[in-house]
Amino acid sequence: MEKAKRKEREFNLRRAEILEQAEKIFAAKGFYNTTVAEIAAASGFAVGTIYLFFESKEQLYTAMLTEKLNMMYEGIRKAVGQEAGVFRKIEVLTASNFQFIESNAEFCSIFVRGDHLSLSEGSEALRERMIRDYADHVSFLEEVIREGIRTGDLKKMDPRMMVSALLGIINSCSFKWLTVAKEGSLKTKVPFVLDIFLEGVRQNAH
Amino acid sequence: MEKAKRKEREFNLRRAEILEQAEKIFAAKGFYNTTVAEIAAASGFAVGTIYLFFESKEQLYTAMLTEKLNMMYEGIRKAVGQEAGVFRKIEVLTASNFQFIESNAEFCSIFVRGDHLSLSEGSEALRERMIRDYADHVSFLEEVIREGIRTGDLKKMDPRMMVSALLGIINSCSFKWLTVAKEGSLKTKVPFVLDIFLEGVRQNAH
Amino acid sequence: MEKAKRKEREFNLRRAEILEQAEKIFAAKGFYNTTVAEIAAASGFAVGTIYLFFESKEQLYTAMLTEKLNMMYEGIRKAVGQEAGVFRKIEVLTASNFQFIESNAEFCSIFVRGDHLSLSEGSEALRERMIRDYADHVSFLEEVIREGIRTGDLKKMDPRMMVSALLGIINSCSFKWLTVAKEGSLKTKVPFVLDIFLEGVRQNAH
Amino acid sequence: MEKAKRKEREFNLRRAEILEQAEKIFAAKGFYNTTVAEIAAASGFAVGTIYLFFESKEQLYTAMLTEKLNMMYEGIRKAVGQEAGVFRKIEVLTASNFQFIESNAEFCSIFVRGDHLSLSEGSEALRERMIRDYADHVSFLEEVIREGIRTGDLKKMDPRMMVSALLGIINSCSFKWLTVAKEGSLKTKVPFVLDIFLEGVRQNAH
DNA sequence: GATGAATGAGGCTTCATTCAT
DNA sequence: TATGAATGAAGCCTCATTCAT
Repeated sequence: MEKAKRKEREFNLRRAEILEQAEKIFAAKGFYNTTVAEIAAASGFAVGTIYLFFESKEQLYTAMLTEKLNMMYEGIRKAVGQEAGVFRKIEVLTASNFQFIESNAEFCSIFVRGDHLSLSEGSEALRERMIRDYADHVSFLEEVIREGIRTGDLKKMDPRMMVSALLGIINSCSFKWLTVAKEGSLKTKVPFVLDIFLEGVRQNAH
Repeated sequence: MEKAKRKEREFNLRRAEILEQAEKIFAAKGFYNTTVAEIAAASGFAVGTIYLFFESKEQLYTAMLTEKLNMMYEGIRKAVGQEAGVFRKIEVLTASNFQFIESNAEFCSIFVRGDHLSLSEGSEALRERMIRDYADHVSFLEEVIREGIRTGDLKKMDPRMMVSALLGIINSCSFKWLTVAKEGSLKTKVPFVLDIFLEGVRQNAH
Repeated sequence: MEKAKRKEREFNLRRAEILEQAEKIFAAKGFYNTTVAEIAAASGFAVGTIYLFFESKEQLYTAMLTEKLNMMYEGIRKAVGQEAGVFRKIEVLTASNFQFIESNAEFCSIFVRGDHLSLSEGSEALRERMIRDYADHVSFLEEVIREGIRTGDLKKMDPRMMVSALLGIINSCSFKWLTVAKEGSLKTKVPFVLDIFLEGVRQNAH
Repeated sequence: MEKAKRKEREFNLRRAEILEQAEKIFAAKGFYNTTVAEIAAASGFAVGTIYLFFESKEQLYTAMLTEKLNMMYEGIRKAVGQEAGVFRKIEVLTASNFQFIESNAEFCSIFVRGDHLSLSEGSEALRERMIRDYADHVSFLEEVIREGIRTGDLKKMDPRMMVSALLGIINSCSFKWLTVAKEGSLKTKVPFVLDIFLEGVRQNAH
């Protein structure tokens, strides 16, 4: 069945087109100020057609969010996996996180706006999936840190906390870049992040 | 005019009551899933009365947000101002930030839900005010850091970035506490935050 | 509280006005071909106002139906209660049933159209109430028949069945009058109904 | 043209299959809560294919209704035609009416639900055909009654009214059986129907 | 001042029908 | 001939806001 395959490919193309347009509009106006009609118009379909691909506006929104985030998670994991040594791993993790944010600034501004997850009661399942995905990602990073402790490269501290701190620093920089000014590349901040995270800010007396 | 004063005091009391109730409901259900009627019912006023105190639902929301945040900013600044020495200042800053979050967990969950700022087009002014308030707070913290550099206690790095990193770590811990589990006090994390921020996580060979 | 009373009276007046207009339109076009907007326009209110009086289109429909039917039931029971003797009671029952149908031909044509009860899944409760009301009415009539049997005026047959038969004859006549032609008064058929129900159609040999 | 014939036969088979499935779904959910897509799925055709057999959802519905009803009418007429004597004819008419209802309870529940005829404005023609079919049936029964009067078996009353009464009694019993409880066979009620219709319910003094 | 009934624009979603393949 | 993806009109309902009392 060649035909079935082509059908499926076409279906996915259309679906992706809708997601792409939806992303732009959601990013610009937020979930509640975006109408399904707008998304339909932007992606060149009729309103009803949107519902052939997504059950509801909310499901469309969540699909866009989770798929994009998983793309980011996956990119980071793959990049980190190819490196050896905690320090290199942490560096690459930071760099690829920044990379994703630069390449998807529009998408990321959704998080700056922040209406992710302020959805209605009905979509607990979808919400939980997002949280689970995030938790999985954190677990992965924890393992990286744990390994660094085992090899004696990192101090013996609670790895959960260390991951929290690292992601906090990364997010804080990203947030600033997204909101205040996008001039310059985020990537130039990598050494700085590593420096603070690894060495701290205290001036050591000598 | 004694009377005018009492009037004003009454006015402020009522206004505060509305804000207090609104905070609870917004925190629980998000901006878009909260109706003005609900807020009115909760605060014991008629719907129309709400509009004697606030121009619109959005303005009510923003007022609540900015006033509460400024309370936090102010608390932190005051606490920090009373201390001497960068390290003490940073410690107190972290502690009072955590303190506020613990005491206002419900309010803070608004940020976890995240619909702050995903407001409609019309309210640029309000949004900007929030951003400006935040920027002011960051400036204050920057000054603290700068002073630490001047005294030789902190490394010579970009103070903006250092503030970013510190706030990132604090926020990350707060976020985790708010979402994952509220067991235990956030304040126990203060030493950890300081340790990472000041000393980093690298195990120093000796 | 004089005011509260007047408020309630006003509320009921408006509610009745909506019901009255809704009845006409539902009768003319059926439940599914009638829009809430039409009802609103006909009764001189805004769409939203309709929802101050009724939870949903369906609930409005059911309210209209049950209230009107109960009016009929009550009218019949009262009329029957004032008479003595089964035969008089049956006569009056038939007559007042016809009376109601003549006076409410428009309403009754709803049953000819027939979309009562073909409502969505959600309104089981409302549907059941209608059935219960009907059952109550049948019970009342059964008691009348039972009494007639006890006094020896009627044959010893299953009273349920006798009520069924009587109502069947009445309904059949009503249906014909409503659909085929409304010329002449339904009431002229009373003697005929009684004759068939009481004496049957067989020509007795003598 | 052998081929043309087979084609036609095939066409009718498919059409019948659609009608059969449609009947089940309409009976279960009513006209407005049934979608063409459901009927298509149930009968194993594509949505578009349904429209090769029926002009519209409404026409499909009406076709199903009229064809099934005509089946009933025909069955009754055939059965009645084979009998001699009014009383036998009336008995057989009642019995075969009940027979049809028992065998087609699902279909008949459409009438209990009641959305027959509450169709949109456009289908006057279809509606009228149903009414005409019913009128034809009534005419046939009238002739039976008239004959009974002629032979002196029945009283000299308006035959239309007598038919109305008989059908009223039959329908009333059927309705009760369909709604309240399907336990036991409807056919056991035949003698009762005949008894009331022929002899009435009055206890004759002697 | 305070009220809360009334408003009506606008959103999401459904589904009968069509038509290119 | 058969398909089923695409359409888009239309319906129900919500809720921020107003204004007569």
